[in-house]
Amino acid sequence: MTPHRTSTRTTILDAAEQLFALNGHDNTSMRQITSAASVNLSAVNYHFGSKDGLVQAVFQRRLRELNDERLALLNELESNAKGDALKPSQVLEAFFSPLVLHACSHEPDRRAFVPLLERSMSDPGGFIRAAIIDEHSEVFGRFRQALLKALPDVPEDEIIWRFHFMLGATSYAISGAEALRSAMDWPHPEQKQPESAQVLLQRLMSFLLGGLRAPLPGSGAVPTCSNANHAATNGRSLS
Amino acid sequence: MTPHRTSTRTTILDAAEQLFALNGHDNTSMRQITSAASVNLSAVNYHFGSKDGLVQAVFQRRLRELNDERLALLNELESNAKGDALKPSQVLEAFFSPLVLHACSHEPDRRAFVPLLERSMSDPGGFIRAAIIDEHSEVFGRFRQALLKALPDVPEDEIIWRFHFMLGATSYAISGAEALRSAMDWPHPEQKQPESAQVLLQRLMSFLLGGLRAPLPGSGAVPTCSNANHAATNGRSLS
DNA sequence: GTAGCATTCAAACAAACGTTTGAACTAATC
DNA sequence: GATTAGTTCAAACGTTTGTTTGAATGCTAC
Repeated sequence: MTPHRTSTRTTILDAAEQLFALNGHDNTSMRQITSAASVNLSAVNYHFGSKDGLVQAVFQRRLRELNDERLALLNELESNAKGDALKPSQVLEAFFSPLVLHACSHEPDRRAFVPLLERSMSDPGGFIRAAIIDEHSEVFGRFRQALLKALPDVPEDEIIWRFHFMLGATSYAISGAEALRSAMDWPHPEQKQPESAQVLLQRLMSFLLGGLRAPLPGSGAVPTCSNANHAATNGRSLS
Repeated sequence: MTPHRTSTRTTILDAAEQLFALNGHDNTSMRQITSAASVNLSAVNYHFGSKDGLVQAVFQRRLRELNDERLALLNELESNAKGDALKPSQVLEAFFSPLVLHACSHEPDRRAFVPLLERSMSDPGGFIRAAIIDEHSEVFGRFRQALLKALPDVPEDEIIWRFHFMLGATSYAISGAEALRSAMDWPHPEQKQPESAQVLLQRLMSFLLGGLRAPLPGSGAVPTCSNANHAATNGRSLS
């Protein structure tokens, strides 16, 4: 059947993934990909139908692997708990740690993928986001249920919003090390390594947990204020 | 001097901003922009030099306005405090509320800009990110100092990281209403309006404050665990 | 060996891109 | 009214894009 097994197919996938992460998938031409992979230009259309087909294949390959890890962690947690509710920290770590650990992986291909994923989620063009959220739908449902059970006092609206906020914080945490260093001038430039996975994960987890368990907006514990004007003039507000 | 004042210039800026927000700035051709603006194709090169010049102008126009609002709010807070440290909630609100309120603005042009900004921050191509962080540098410095003063017990590293996490959460909060509704199947589809600015801002603020004031990673309050393997196999961990 | 299928390859395709050109038009200045 | 500078315009420029074509290759099976 397949003479070379799938050599050129995966070669193209690897090269495309790397270039996509570097330049974005629509600032990467097929000629760049096929040159980097040392294959013929037409190979992409032969194996993936079109460039869009290649992009989709790049995402599905890693996304399936990532979500399988998340589900495996959640399954083990729930089977160990024997019906009891999990702790919020357990649910969060099962969902977010595979992502962070991939982002800090030693294999450069895997590491390159995560920022690419985060970036493509905010692409409104749409065909790639549809594929991503389709691949995530089962995982999202499972973790949403687990969170609802872990926090029975928090209304569902709030949980879903906070889960969304956490996704954003994690996204920036991942793509953030060098971006942060250049945005504001980093006070500790002597620190060389890009934040080991462990310490970054701990930083992020304590932040996420703090946000997830924050007092509810209406509870008065947060010094909410009534600043409704978005012109900065006469901005007498902020408690 | 200027016969028509600056009609075509701002017409182009408005059309470009809208199209950039819709399709991203490199999936938008100059022919689309000039058609939408009903001006000649060459007008872009005449008024802005190049397409990159136009992109930069689109960002600078709104960014300057946004950061002026933030600085005005912070200035008033600090002058009212007369040297005392501000409350963390005050600093956060001065920084994030202008962004959220812009994103929920009734003027569609202003509202369209914020997701565009968030998306372009994660563009690695670079020339646009450089412009953005350049425009932000003063604001970042001021707010970082204010946060350091407001939270004297938290080490600087941690504050900067958490500030970064908050940026991510806010980014997702803004671009999130409809994305969230489609990603996981939203449990309350009868809610029509895209979350009024007030309630979204309150949701976000309580989350951000909870994350900002979370116990520090090393303090043991967070059930930290030692899950170092990112293969999901034998993942015995998570406390 | 030869038929048949899967894969690779060089070459060309039409379409779209950002930019440049040089002439037309407008409006104020001398 | 002629001159000048600022602005608009239609047309074309040269590249680069993703895709298609048809011949050449490699491998398996009869």
